[in-house]
Amino acid sequence: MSTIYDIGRETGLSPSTVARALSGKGYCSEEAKIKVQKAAKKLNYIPVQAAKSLKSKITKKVMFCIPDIYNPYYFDMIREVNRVLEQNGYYMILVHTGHDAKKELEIVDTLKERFVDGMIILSFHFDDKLMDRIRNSGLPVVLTNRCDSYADEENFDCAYVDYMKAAYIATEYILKKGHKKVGLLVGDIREQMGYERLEGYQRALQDYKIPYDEKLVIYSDFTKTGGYASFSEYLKRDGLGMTGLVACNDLMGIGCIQACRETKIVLPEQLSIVTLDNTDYCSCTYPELTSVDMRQTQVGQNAAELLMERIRQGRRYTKMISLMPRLVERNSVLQL
Amino acid sequence: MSTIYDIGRETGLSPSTVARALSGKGYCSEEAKIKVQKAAKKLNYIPVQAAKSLKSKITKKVMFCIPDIYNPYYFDMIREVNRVLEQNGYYMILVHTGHDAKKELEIVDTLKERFVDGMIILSFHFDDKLMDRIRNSGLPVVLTNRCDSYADEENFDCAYVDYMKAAYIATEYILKKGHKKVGLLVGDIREQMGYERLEGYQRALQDYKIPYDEKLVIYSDFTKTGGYASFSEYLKRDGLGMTGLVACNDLMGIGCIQACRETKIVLPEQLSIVTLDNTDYCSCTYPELTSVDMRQTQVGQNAAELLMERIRQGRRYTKMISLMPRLVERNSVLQL
DNA sequence: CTGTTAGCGCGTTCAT
DNA sequence: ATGAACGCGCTAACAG
Repeated sequence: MSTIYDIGRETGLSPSTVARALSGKGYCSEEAKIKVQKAAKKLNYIPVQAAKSLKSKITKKVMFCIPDIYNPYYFDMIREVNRVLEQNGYYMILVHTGHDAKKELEIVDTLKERFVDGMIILSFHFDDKLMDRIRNSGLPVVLTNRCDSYADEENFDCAYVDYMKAAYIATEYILKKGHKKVGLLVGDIREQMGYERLEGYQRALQDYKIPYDEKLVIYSDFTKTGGYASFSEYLKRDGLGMTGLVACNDLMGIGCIQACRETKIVLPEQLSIVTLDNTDYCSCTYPELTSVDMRQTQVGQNAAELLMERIRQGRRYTKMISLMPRLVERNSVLQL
Repeated sequence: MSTIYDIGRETGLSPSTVARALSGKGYCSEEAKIKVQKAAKKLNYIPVQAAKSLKSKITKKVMFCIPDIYNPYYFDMIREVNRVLEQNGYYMILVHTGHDAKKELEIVDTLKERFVDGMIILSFHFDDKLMDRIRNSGLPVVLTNRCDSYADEENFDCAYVDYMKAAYIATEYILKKGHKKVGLLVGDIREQMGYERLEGYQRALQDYKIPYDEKLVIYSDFTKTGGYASFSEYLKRDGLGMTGLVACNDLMGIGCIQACRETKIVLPEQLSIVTLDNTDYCSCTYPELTSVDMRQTQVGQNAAELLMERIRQGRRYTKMISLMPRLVERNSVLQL
């Protein structure tokens, strides 16, 4: 571990000349520069980040905060955020909150410690309180949720996919295939993730003049075992009662496939399924799942780019990037 | 953004008293402590990390370096490393190398910048050169590979699973089910990941007196599409020619299932499959894959704990933790 | 118990 | 072009 002082001693120059030689900023003779560079190499000099940060206020680190590290949905985003940051010479600190609103507040508050230069956060609890803390942090923050209500703010951006539209597209697709009795397998509808999807489903039914039947809406919890349990129970209680199903994420869709297999319901002949998320799991099941891609990769990329624009180019105004979900056809839907 | 100087001005105390009041270290009257705490709250004081780090040499960050962020195999490790670090008040910086040996060297070299307190690294290119750099970094490093040859070193530990044994267990299991013709679907055998698995397969055959037949060893690349392509090609060329197969990871196993489905080979009746890795994908396929759990979670946990012992408790001697893989039975193997 | 002082290592300003 | 001096914000040793 050597410092610019060591190099100074080695070359007979002052530390400040060494600093200038190394940074290339300020006056410095060619001769000195060469001497310094040689000595730096010889002493194996590497600047200590903490000292740089203390002076420059730049940490070269960004925090990426996701609700749940156990959900494969976020993997693509993680990868892509990581890729873009790396391209920009930045490191990613990954944290997760377990969907806990209190923990989100805590994490946002850590921004004040200034150990990162900004943050990308995916939360389902955006409210005045959280936004206040974000505003107060004084650092650029990118949200990967829709949050129109705060669009007048200055220090944050959004990159998100329209959940409502995704559910609409899934429902519409299955309706267009001739299905009349189409159910919904959804998680907690008190969270944005849930209620926006329910709404998309309802709107599609409405637009296609299919009456909404609340008996066809099955509540679960966005997990595989949850999906399996809820759908099994539904089958036991009400029988199949539908020819098509929109599962609000892949995991629940897979749980549903397992429930059907146990009950000898043949897919897609007796039941067509469309899921939301289009994770890699969709092409591992049988039948392979037709699914709506939520643009995780693009959300991650755009979020990271927005943040880099703020940090590196000093952009000051707010950008909201809305991305359109896209249906990927596989083999889980039957044309009636 | 306020500092201890601001608090000093507010309370009429000196910055050092403020520091002592806040840290609880050193003498400080109750009265002063209370005044300081009040002022700190009022001024919304949060210590700046860079300044702390510069002085204390502690960053509260650890780097986790994996070869490939696109392989789901690593996600359990990421989760668990993250969990343990968080428990210890540490943050995880996630980086990946794309299996590039040169990049691994670069990343190890960044340790000298002292922006983390240690590192967990999973590499398949451990050699003198890399070990030299690790040694030179002066920071604790935990390897998540077997690497006996360097066991005399001082500044690193290992937590790993025995790949050879995993392949052995998989092969043994399928042999015990009465299969005589058992193939292997493997990736690049120049890397540790490949050759150790090949070796485990061979040893099991030997122990069970089954002659090794190189025609039954199919080379691929550890991806789903690769597994699909290689196995399809094999089928076209040689026909099935086996009743059991050990796929060296889940992704290739899934590719194999798809190839069989296309060729109307019925699983597990015509072909039994055991995979290595036991990722979540195993319970999404049909039939569900019997697979060898590589203890990713435990490797992650132990690696993180080893590192924390070094960093927080100052342990100085080397520990090598070897974990045993464990077979998880599902429905992809037929008893003959 | 408190305040003064002196770094941590780097960057920047100001004389020279 | 170079060096001296100072500040970033916190910590710790020392003197009082």
